[in-house]
Amino acid sequence: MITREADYGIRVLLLLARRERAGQGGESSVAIAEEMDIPYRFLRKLVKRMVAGRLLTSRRGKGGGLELARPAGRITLYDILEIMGPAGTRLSQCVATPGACRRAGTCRVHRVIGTIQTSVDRQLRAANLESLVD
Amino acid sequence: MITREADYGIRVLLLLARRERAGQGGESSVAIAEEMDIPYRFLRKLVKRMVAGRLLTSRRGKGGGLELARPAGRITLYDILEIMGPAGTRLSQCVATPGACRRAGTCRVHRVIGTIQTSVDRQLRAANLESLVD
DNA sequence: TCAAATGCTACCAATTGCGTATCAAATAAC
DNA sequence: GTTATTTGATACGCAATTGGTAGCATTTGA
Repeated sequence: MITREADYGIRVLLLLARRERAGQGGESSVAIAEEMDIPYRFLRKLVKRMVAGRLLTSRRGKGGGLELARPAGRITLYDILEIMGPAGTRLSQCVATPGACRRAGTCRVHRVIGTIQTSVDRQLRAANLESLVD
Repeated sequence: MITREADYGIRVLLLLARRERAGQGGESSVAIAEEMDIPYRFLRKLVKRMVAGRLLTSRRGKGGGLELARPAGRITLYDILEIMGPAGTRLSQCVATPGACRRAGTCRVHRVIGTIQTSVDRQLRAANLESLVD
């Protein structure tokens, strides 16, 4: 399951992508929280994560705020989910952590799940913010 | 994430499918726990769930035990996961629970995730126990 | 110097995951 | 009909995760 934190994250990035496309530049956490109806403190926490994960850049002090760290076309759902909670789109521990399972080589279930996981990842990588902006 | 409980569940069903194919009939929880190295009490709990979910039938008393409720070819990974923890393969609340999200109609993220979820489900439905037995 | 903004750490309640424990009921074999 | 074997039901416990909240430090533009 994609967590609420990850979901908020995606939407915050989308908002910034939209603003960027409109030539409006960055925005502050307070403003974003207000605009998107996300609890300010919670937003601050997840923004920190996205800054650390190099999805966003931040500028402190008056007039500061947040911006996309790179063009919207180069940020995919995969990137975002990988940083905001990779477990959300991992189907199985067995496949996620190589070596977690001794039967990995022979088990057919493992093979099937692995194939599905690969297809999920591929589709998430194909979805970038630019294509998701209205 | 597929939970350990669901994973055990799949493997227990696979064991029974293998025995059935070999014409060996059902087996008791004690024997299965021993054979598969699953904590007995924990196995009992998940077996109960699979009986309630009509994946297994049980017979109490001496000589009793467990059997597949229907032919292995008609039990899919989707069926099993649906009963043993549907959250494990659900990508998003937003898509899993219709009406959980007001933007469901217009949101592009929702659309992308929905498409991926559909493809996951299709692949899980295509994998039945018979095809997974060695 | 002051206000506006992020950085950092820590806390809290509810839920979930992974088991464990206890007793009741059914049933086959003797 | 007693006994051993087997499932049924309920409930408890501990650790990790999720979704927030709170407080203080630091940076920076005006």
